[in-house]
Amino acid sequence: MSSLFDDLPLPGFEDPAVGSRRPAAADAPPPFDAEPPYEEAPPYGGAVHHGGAPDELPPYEPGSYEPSPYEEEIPGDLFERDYAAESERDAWYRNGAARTVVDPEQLLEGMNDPQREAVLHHGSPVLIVAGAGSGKTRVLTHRIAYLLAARGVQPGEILAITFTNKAAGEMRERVEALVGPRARAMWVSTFHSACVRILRRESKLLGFTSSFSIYDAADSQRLMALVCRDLDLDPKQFPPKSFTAKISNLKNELIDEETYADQAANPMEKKLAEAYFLYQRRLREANALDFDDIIMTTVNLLQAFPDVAEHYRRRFRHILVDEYQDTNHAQYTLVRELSGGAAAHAPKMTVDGDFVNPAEARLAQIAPAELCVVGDADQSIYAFRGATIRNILQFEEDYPNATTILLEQNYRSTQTILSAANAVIERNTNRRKKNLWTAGDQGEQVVGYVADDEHGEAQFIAEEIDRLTDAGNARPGDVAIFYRTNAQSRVFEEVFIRVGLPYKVVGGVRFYERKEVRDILAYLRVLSNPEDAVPLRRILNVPKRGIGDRAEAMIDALAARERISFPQALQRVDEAYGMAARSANAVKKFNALMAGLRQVVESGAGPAAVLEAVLEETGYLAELQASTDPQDETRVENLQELASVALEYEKDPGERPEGDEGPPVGTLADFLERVALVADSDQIPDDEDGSGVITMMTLHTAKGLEFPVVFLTGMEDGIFPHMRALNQVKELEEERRLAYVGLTRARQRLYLTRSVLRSAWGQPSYNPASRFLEEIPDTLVQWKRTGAAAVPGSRFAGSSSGGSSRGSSRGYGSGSSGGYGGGGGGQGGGGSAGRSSSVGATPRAGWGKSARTVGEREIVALAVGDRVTHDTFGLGTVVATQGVGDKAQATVDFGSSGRKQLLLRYAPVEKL
DNA sequence: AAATAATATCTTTTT
DNA sequence: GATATTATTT
Repeated sequence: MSSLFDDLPLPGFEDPAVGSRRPAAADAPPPFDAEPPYEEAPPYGGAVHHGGAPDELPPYEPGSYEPSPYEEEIPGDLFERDYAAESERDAWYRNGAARTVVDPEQLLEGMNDPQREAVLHHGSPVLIVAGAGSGKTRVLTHRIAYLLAARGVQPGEILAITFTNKAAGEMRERVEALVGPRARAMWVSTFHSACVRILRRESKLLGFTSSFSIYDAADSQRLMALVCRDLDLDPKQFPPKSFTAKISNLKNELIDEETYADQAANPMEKKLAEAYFLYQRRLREANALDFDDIIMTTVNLLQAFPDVAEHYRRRFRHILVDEYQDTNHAQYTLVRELSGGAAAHAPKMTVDGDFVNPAEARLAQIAPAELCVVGDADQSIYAFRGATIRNILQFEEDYPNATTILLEQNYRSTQTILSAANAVIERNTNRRKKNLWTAGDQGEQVVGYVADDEHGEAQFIAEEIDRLTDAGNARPGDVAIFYRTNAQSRVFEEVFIRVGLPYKVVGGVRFYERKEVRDILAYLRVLSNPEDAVPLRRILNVPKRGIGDRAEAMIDALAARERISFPQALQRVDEAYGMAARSANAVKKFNALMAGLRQVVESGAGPAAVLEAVLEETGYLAELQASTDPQDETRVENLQELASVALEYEKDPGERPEGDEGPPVGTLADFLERVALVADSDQIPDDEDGSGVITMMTLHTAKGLEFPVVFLTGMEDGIFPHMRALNQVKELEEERRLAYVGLTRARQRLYLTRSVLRSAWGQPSYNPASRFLEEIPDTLVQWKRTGAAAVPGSRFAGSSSGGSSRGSSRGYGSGSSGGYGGGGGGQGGGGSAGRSSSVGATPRAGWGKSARTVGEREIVALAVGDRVTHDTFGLGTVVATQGVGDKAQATVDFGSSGRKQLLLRYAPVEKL
């Protein structure tokens, strides 16, 4: 197709004519610009309206969808749709006894005028500009409820797009509470989930022969590393990571690999184009899509196949998009394609005024869906992943008939907090002014605090929370701590564990990113999709079974020689040249193992049963259990957790929340899909029972949430705003919006803290106050401790720095020795973190290394129950001892750092 | 080939 | 200071 790549050294692609056992071109996915095969398609039975009111259209009839000709050509559908069952289910939702009668007036109770307008407004595109805390969620849910209850809209006609799965679940629940269970027939989901649903349904059009896998960022990078290796790219000159990032941007701009190949100009871009091309090819071979493909491919699908577009255009008569300011170009286009009616989107016409494509003519006759987007340009914080603020700023130009509704009354925060937030955001240029106001009272002053170091900052916050809870002013669940980067959470954890405050960190090291979890999921993914090379390579030698780098390279060579994929080459080990018999046998054993597991899957076992089989048959679990490495105990626990997730799913796979597209509920593929699409913000603790726990998260995760008490920490130039943003105006403005988001999360109390000294990646550094602090009027802030006393002169930078910080660390330490036992006991599993010595250890770190290389350390005698301190792991308790003399070992429980087996001759431990 | 030691790179933010 | 990759040893 593209001559540019014909002479690339691509394994399996150099010479399609000779000896190829690769599937013939007929099996290849049809290109998106393929001649549409549906020109002769009969006209729709129903009435077609020229720009009539949307309500005049016949309602979507489930099952009325005509499969495209492509679908019939390709046999062997794994996921045949059961249209009869679908109709039945939809009918139940429509006519079911559970239908709740709603009084429309009731929906509007207690709303101000703009809010009412936002709920009621009928017809043309609506842009709701919703300031922070203006009751946006309520307006959205009530608008949907109003559509269903008062305007005769069918739930199946509604598509509501939210930012996270969590938000989608909440919206669904709230609408259901208002209008009853028939609300469940709506699609409420994220962009990604909605697109996956569409793609699943049309997957054969795209050339997928089975269920496709979803690659997350880590998978993409792994694949790109392989691609760059195959292209012989020097990783120094062409880092795979930057390639992945650039390709992600291209996909967000809807630039596919061929388009980009045409525009690539300089050598760097040419290399990128090659990599992009091969990367996409490999994804296709693996039956996989990466995160950005999900959106881009859906857009391509809708544009290339007007009858598919027509189907969804007829189905979704009401489209609502939340957080519109964070949509990227691909998402913008998707909304445009689904809804129709954008100004820039007239179909191609001939000079005579005819439609170039008859299918598009039909499409053009369908009245645009009623589109309602909600957002706040001041809260746009995802430019780094392609979001363009342009989308919301220029909505009125994109959709000429648009009505804009401003929600400016704030129901969340005190006037003081609002004033502070307004003062900060006003520094941004190019923004449409909003007048956010509240009828509430002034509230307390914002509290400022300057700590000596990050431990002091955490200590202050811990004490302050204690004070608030003791005084009955707040419960732990009312409190949130925000920071700019995930790494900043560590100090808070340490201090809170010691003090015994209950907390939960949202985000950070995620469950599904742990090694062992990914390993096992890789097995499941390969079982679900045998052609998926990335997870296959991951597990090939995990647990170790004697298939090393050499063996893998030979399989690679075989794949290149025979022009087959890596998974296929693996099946044909015998043909690999120069493979040692031992390695070949190991591979065969692996193949047999996977074949056996595949039988388990084919016998109809659910995800939990398959997972159990994987854990047992592979010996993965056995290896971990037999291991002497104490970290492996935590791994086993994580796998148990994964197993229980699977079991829970198997017991109650639930119903597919957003309509019913996708692989059958309860299957391995469905399970994997859910795992792939879950987000961190889906784990924010619900504060329903008891007093809850303190929530800690990054500012980004905080979007859309609110808390009575908020601590905004690390308010330092270089931390927040982040160092990389300091020099660029645009980035700085985004940081400022992030600050605005953080400030406006608070309802009653807001704390701003910073630290004079902060250890960043080992080295301590002094950061000046954040510029955002200076932007808040002095009168609004009451400083409990200022930097003046703590600001270091030049004297501070010298030797006194070590002394000073060591001193403060000792202060915490002495507090900890008392608090440790109580904290550990009271908190079941909280254990110690005891990295309290880390500040003290910072100056020591440099010494420590040389001291350790000298290495003549006296062997400490330890007994079970002894308490010890370790340079890295902190406080711990001896659980067991083994060996004597040089070989003496001890197993020590370091609480949150896990259990470690220490060789006492080398381990930097001291008995307490 | 596997276990161990040494080193590089890293840190924004995430669906 | 932690993790992933790479070099070294067994």
